[in-house]
Amino acid sequence: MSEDLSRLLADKPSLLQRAPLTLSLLALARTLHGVVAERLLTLDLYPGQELILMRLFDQDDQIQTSLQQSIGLDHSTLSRSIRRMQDAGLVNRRPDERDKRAMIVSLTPAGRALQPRLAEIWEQLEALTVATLGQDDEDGLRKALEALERALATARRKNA
Amino acid sequence: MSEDLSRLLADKPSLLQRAPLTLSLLALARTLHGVVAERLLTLDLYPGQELILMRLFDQDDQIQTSLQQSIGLDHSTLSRSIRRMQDAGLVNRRPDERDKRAMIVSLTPAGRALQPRLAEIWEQLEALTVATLGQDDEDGLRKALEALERALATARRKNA
DNA sequence: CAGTATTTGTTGGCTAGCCACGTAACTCAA
DNA sequence: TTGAGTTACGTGGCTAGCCAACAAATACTG
Repeated sequence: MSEDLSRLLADKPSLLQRAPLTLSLLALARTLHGVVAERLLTLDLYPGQELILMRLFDQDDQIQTSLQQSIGLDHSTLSRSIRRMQDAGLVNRRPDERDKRAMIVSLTPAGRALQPRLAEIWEQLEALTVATLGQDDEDGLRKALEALERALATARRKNA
Repeated sequence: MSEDLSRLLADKPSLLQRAPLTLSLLALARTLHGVVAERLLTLDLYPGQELILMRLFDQDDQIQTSLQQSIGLDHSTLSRSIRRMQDAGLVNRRPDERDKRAMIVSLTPAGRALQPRLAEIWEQLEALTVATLGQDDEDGLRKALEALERALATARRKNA
């Protein structure tokens, strides 16, 4: 083994060398998260809040549980995030008349005003992705990612 | 009122559908993070700590800044994580004799004992990924992910 | 050699996200 | 109707991760 090669390999932990795809995915996930966070910060948003907003853009006046099920985060996470968004003036909350346990979340004008700016960020990210991969690979990659996501989701709570 | 909302929705279709690749990536990242976290918890580890351990498996007695640069997280994040791992008995810290600012991090026997179990988890994840995608797509997907990661990393701190 | 700049690390404060626990309200069956 | 079970939501407590501010030690420069 040449000097250069051993130095290159020494740059990566051996365990990570055995899982190149997992490594790439984790690195990509972290970088993507960073880029998204950076862009959202220009709107005074934090990662995760954009998902709530986009669900409300599609359908306003939703109950927290409805948002929780469509987004998939823990209900306690949503509870706190929505409260912070309320403090920031992006959404309102009012108790449901018919089901007094539930809280109906609705957009304020300030919250709705973020829609075009969020759309712009979202489209920039997608355009960057497509430009990087080329239009041919785009659909295939999306399907591969979705298949992998399903497989991983199935693997949760199984196998110790 | 509902008239305005209807028109808005008609003019601007769901943001969720305008960035399918970005959404797929975010969903995959979240699910993968969940699976990794679940597996690591069986070793009483939290996500991120496994990266520190794997770097130390390859080269013990590293300074925190060295770990920080190879992993890429914020130095304050590393400082706290390493302290928790020290509390858990996985690593030791001692001041560097030559540079009294620096702290040398080293594995304890308990920390080193996690190596085979971490390797098993890592290989299971990679095997699941490969099995899902089929061996044909594996290399192509890895290259696509790496290209995308580089493009996103380049895009950071650019474009407002 | 003295003063400045850089590096190393810690802590405070904010966010997300999870689990566990608790409470109020709703549902349904006996 | 009554009581058990379920559902919706909130809070406490823990983690990761970031930025900002700080202290201490080292490095550099005039």
